[in-house]
Amino acid sequence: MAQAAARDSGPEVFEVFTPRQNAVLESALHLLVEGGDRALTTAGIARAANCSKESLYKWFGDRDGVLAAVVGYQASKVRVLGPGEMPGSLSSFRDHLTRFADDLLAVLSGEASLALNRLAIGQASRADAKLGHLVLERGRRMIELRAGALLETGRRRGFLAYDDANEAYRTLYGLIIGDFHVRQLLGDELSSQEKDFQARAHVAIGQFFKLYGTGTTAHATNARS
Amino acid sequence: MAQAAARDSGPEVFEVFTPRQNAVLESALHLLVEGGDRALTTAGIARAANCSKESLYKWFGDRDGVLAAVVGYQASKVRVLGPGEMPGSLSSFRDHLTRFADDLLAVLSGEASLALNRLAIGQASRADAKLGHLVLERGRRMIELRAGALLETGRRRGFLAYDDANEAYRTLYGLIIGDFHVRQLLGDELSSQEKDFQARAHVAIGQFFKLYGTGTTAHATNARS
DNA sequence: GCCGAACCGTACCGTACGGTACTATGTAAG
DNA sequence: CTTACATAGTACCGTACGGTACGGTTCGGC
Repeated sequence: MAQAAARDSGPEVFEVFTPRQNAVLESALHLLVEGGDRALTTAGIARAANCSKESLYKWFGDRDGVLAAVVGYQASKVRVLGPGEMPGSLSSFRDHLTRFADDLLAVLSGEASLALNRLAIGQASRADAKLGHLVLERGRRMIELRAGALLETGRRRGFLAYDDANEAYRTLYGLIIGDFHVRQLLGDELSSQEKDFQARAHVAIGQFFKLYGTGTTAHATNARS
Repeated sequence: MAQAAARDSGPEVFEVFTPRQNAVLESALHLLVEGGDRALTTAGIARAANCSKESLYKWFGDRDGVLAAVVGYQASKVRVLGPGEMPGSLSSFRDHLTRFADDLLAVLSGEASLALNRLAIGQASRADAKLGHLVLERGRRMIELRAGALLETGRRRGFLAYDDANEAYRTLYGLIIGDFHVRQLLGDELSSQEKDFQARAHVAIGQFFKLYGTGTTAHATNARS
């Protein structure tokens, strides 16, 4: 997102909000999570946050500005978890990937994530999907970055083999998520078995290695449950 | 999945509408596709369809009834493409699977499908997601049925090996769709390369066979364009 | 102590939309 | 011709919401 400035006309400086404004956004997010977009009225936000509507309009411009700010606020809470210690051994690399898968499942299944995605998708039909692109930039892009760095490390270490990084990422994502995301967005409840993200992450990474792993020191088990 | 009838309590009769009502629903769908849920007002539908609001309420109960009817109407347009001739050879089976993948990509990328999914997802936060469950039942379930039948055929013929049919389906879906669906729901535009559904279907099915195929008569390359 | 800025709470306005009522028109049965 | 019914078109109502205006209060600077 740092390079958004290159594409957008304006300077696209990331506005950072005052603590008070963050508190307001937090309660707005709460409202959204438990009430859906219908609950996210300007009066409702003001009431829930003990602030005046006038302040809302002063800070965020209009209702859409508030929605965009909520998206930005939630995204800012998710630390992107920098490169950190890059794994050196194959099993360590596998663990990293599995942990990534587990994290991804947990994040996308979170109430806040679901609520914001529902909001953005619901508005994506009109108004050129400003919120949708914001979510894509602030959410998906971050995931893609982390996954991309992981995959590239794996390839340089000789654990993975692929030509098209995008395709490899796409495959990884598909194996991990499947139709979970859309089903949850549509309101489907996951079965208790499906809620075992670790098991699912393990299976998905096993499949991914079967597709893109170099055979080196096969790390035997696959723990197919 | 074939036992849906056994699980539902009610008779679950699919209401079929009169031609006039279908015409109204068609124009409502048009309205939705090009204007989003905001354009789908009762007055708007009545105007677009040259009918009275009173008739709308008489036929569909209330606005939510109209929305549900639109979902049902669109679903009724998609023929589920019965078992047909089940493939006997491996290459024919592969073709069937690839065609399924291609169809799935095309259907989910369709304007009507996207608009309805956006509508259902946008409402999924409140009201117990009635529309969302409707979409899942009428849309996803149909896909699952077709895929399940295909997979089972493949397993009986000895082309595939899997224990958990659900997991196999999930994997197949994930390999085909990846994050395409959510991205499009959020308003992202596909690159021209990404719009080559046949190529994508081909890759996905190749990957699927690498994971679940029995090695039999490896069918080496797959030069079917 | 005084001033101005920020802000809360509330009242207010215009509009848009869901839902209902009423009239007019066409149509098929008797 | 008359009656009953279905439906188009329009007018109407209540409400909810986005957005604005204003009075009252707190607080930091001087």
